Amino acid sequence: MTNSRLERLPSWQLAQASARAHGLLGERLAAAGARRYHYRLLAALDELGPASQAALGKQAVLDRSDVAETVDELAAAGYVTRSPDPDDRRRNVIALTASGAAHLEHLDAVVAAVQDELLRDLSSRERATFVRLLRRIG
Amino acid sequence: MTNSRLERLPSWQLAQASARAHGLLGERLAAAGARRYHYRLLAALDELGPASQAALGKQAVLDRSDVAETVDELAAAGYVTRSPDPDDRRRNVIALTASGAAHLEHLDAVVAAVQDELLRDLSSRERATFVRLLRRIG
DNA sequence: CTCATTTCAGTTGCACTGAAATAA
DNA sequence: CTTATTTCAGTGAAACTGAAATGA
Repeated sequence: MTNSRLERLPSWQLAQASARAHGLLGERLAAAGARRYHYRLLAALDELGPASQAALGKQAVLDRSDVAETVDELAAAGYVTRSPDPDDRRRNVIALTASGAAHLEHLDAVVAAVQDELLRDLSSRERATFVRLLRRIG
Repeated sequence: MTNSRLERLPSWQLAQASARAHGLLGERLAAAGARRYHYRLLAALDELGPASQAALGKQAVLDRSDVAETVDELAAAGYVTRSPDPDDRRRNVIALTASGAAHLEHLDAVVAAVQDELLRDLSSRERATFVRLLRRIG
């Protein structure tokens, strides 16, 4: 039965499409040695430059706790450095390393490929329409 | 900065819209005394008639473990009955009670209202386009 | 023997909360 | 004093896994 109540609900279709995107992205990032939070934090760092964890959390839409843990992981991998901020000793300054910048460049390509795969059945016109409608819903 | 990498990704937009739908639906169902799984299982039951937990899980897209737990809850509330299947003693037969059918009718209205609220900014033409594109992605 | 069904305990990734420590 | 930042431990819902018990 492909015509259940569930499958006719826009909210269900939305959840299905989102789950597919989520799964695909997680898979491809994992194959590149990263988790979703890693990409979001590295991208935020690239956009802001060296920044406090609080600022990064805002930019990457990550909770303070998750920022702390993700920075731990990225620092252990040598992709970022964490040092005390001399101007405000409550803060850490997180900075991208050269290796982190290279890693991010790779992840950007992976993420772009996932978008293409996700939208592969839509024309570029349809893609634009879809994203426009999505924005008006979200 | 509203133009972060993240916010330009279709997969991110999709996740945001889906999260909004998810939150809205959960909220409204909770206000009606139900959880998402309750609605999905009751709707499946209405579509199949009395059925085994395995069949319900397939229809409602619920894991066997979650079906077992959800049936526990719905049976405790008097919305469904669980009885051994005389034709196959491995199975339980789950059936909707009158009270369960009334509850489902209410939840159907709640869920429909959520769809309307979710799509409130789109014309009916746009809604059709959106759902069609979603199907081609999911 | 195998396969299907149900139950139970446990796991995983994600998002978040509360409280403490530190310092502006 | 209050507020901001970071850290840590823990919570909660969602989705799933493995193993055992039962029986087709």
